[in-house]
Amino acid sequence: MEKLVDLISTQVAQAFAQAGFDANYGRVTVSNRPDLCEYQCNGALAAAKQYKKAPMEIAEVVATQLAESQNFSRVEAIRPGFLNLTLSPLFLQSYLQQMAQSAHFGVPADTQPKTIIIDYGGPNVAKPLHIGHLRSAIIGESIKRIYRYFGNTVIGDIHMGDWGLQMGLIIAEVQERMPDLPYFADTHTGAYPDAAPFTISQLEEIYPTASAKAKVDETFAQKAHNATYQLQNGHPGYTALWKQIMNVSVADLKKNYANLDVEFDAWLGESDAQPYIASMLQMLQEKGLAKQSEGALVVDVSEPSDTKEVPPCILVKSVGAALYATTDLATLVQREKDFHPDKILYVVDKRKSLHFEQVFRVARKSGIIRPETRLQFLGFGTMNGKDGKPFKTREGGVMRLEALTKEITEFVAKKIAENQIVSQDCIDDTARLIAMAALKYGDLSNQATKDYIFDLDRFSAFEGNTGPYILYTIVRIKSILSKYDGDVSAARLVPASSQYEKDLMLILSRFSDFVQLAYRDSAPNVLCSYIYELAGAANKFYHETKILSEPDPEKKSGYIALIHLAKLVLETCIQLLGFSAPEKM
RNA sequence: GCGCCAGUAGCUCAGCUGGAUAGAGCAACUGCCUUCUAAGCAGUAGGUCGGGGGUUCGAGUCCCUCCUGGCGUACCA
Repeated sequence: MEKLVDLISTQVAQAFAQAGFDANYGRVTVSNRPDLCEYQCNGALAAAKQYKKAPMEIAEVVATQLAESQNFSRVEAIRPGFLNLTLSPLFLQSYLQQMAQSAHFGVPADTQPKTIIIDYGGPNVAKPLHIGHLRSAIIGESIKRIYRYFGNTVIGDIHMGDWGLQMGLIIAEVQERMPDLPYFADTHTGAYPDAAPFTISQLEEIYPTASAKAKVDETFAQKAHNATYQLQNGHPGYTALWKQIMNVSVADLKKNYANLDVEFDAWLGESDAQPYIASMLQMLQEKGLAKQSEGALVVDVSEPSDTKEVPPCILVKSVGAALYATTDLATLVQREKDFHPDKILYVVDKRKSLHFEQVFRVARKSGIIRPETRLQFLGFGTMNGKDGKPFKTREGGVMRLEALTKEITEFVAKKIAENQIVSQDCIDDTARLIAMAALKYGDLSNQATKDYIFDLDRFSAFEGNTGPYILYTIVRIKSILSKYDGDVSAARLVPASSQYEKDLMLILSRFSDFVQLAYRDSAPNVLCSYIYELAGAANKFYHETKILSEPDPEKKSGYIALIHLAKLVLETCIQLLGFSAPEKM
C-alpha cells in the first residue's frame, strides 16, 4: 500500500506538470506548521529560480489545479510560496479503512528479502551481565524484530566471549581450590563427572578473584596462560571442565535473557570459530596478505583514501597467540559457510569501531566475505551516570543487570499496589511488563550511537515520554473496548468530525512512513518517537471525546474502530521494540 | 599529533536529509478527578541552536575556522 504522503505527492506533481512546471517540484511533506495545514509542498519556492517567476505566482497556479480535488478540503498558496494542504476527512477515512484491512497495515515487505545475521549480546561466560550488556541486547533485539517485519530471514547470534585467557584463569583458580578433581589428574581415564563442581554464583566469584590474582601473582598468571594454551590445544581434562563452565554459564545466561524477552537463534561464541583459524591463517598467507611484522603476523589494511592512520590488523601475536581480530575473522568464515548471509550487522560498543573496520577490510581483501555481502557496524554509545562518566553503582562497582531490573520492578510493584487497579495475583507479572517497558523504551528512545545518561530516578518517574506512558495508553484503550456493548471487529471508521479525532487519524496514517524509516536506518528510536506522538494523540482524543456514551451509534462505532486501530498499531510497535502491555495497570 | 563523535531551555533529549514562529519530557508555576484508569489532559514561563566567518531568496541543518568535552589510535577483549 502506498504511503499517504506519496499519494498526495503524485497528485501535486501532476498539478505542477499540468501547470507547465517540472513534476519533481511536487514533493509533499508533512507540515511543520500543523496550525496552518496538514501537508505542505515547498516546490514553488525551489521552482522560482528555474522559471524566473515569483514563487507565489507558481504556488497559486498549482493551487488552482488542485482546487477541484476531492482529496483536499483546503488548498492554499501562502506568503512566500508555500502550498498548504488540508486533507478531506473522507479521503483520510478511506485511506485508514484500507490500512486497517491490509496485512501489516499496508506496510510492504522488502522486495528483496535477505538473510541477515545480527551479532548482539556479547556476554562473557562466567561473568554476570551488567548494564553494559543491556544496550546491545535491547537494541539488537529490536532491530532483529524490525528486520523480520519486512520479511527478512534474521539470525540473532549471541556471540559469547567463551574463549581465551579468561577461561584459563578460571581453570587455574578452580585447580587451586579443588586440586583433587579428575579434570586435573593426568592419569584420569574414561568419562568425567556429569555434574559441575560449582554453581553459577560461585563461578561469578571465581573469575574476578582469579583475574585480580593474576595481576599481582606472577606464578598464577603463568599457570592461567598455560591452562589457556592447553585448553586451546585439546587437553581432555580442561576441555571437560570448560564444558562444565559453559553448561552452568549458558543456563544462567538463557534465564537472564529470557527475563529481558531477548531471544537468540544461535548460541555461538568465540570457541566455535577456533576450528577455522588455522586454515584461514594459511589462506591469508598463501594469498600474500598476511605478513610478518615486528614479530607478529599482520595484514596491512591501510588504503590510499584513508584520512587517518589505520594500523595493520594483527592476527597472531609475536608470542604465538591469536587475538580478538583473528577470532572475529574466523567467525566470518564460519558464518559464510553456515549461513551464506547477505548482511551481517554488529551491534557492539562504538569504541570497537576501528577494530571492526580492520576486520571488515581483511574480510573483503581476502574474499572471506563475498563482495556483495554487506558488513555493517552499529556502534552504540556508553551508558553514563548523571556525572557523565560510565555508569557505576553507589559503591563504585558495575551494576548487575539483575539488580537493576529488580530495583525497577519493585518500584513499579509498589505503585501498582497503591493504585489498586490490578488484582493481587497479577501484580508481579504486570510489574515486570511495566519495568521492561520503562527499561527498554528508556534505552531505545535515544539514538543508538549516542552516549546516554542513565538516571534511575528518571526511569522511576514514569511520566511523560516513557515506556509506561505508552503502556498506559494501550491499557486505557483496552479498558474502553472491553466496556463497549457492540462487536469491536464490526466497528467501521467514519470521517473525522473533530480535530482531535482527525489528528489521531493523521498520525495513524503515517505508521508506514515511520516503520520504513526505522527499517532503513536500523533505528528503533524512530519508532519510539512515533508511538509517543501516537499515544499522545490517542490520549487527547479519548480525553476530549465521550466514546461509550456517544448517542449516535454510527459515530460511536467509528470511535471504537479508531481507538481499536490505534491499539493495534501501538501494540505492533511495542512488539517491534521488544516489550508488551498488560491488561490493566 | 592524527582521526571519529558530540555541544540546542536549569536537566535529559527531538529536530524526518535547506523552508514559515527551533520542539518534547522532567523540574517550576496555574487549572481539571460524583462521567470510559489523574502513570492522564489543558495552560504559563524558560533559547544570541558552543564562538566567528561563508554558501543562498532562506542555515540548528551544507562548507571553512576556532573553542570545549568524550572516545579511538600495532600485539587487551
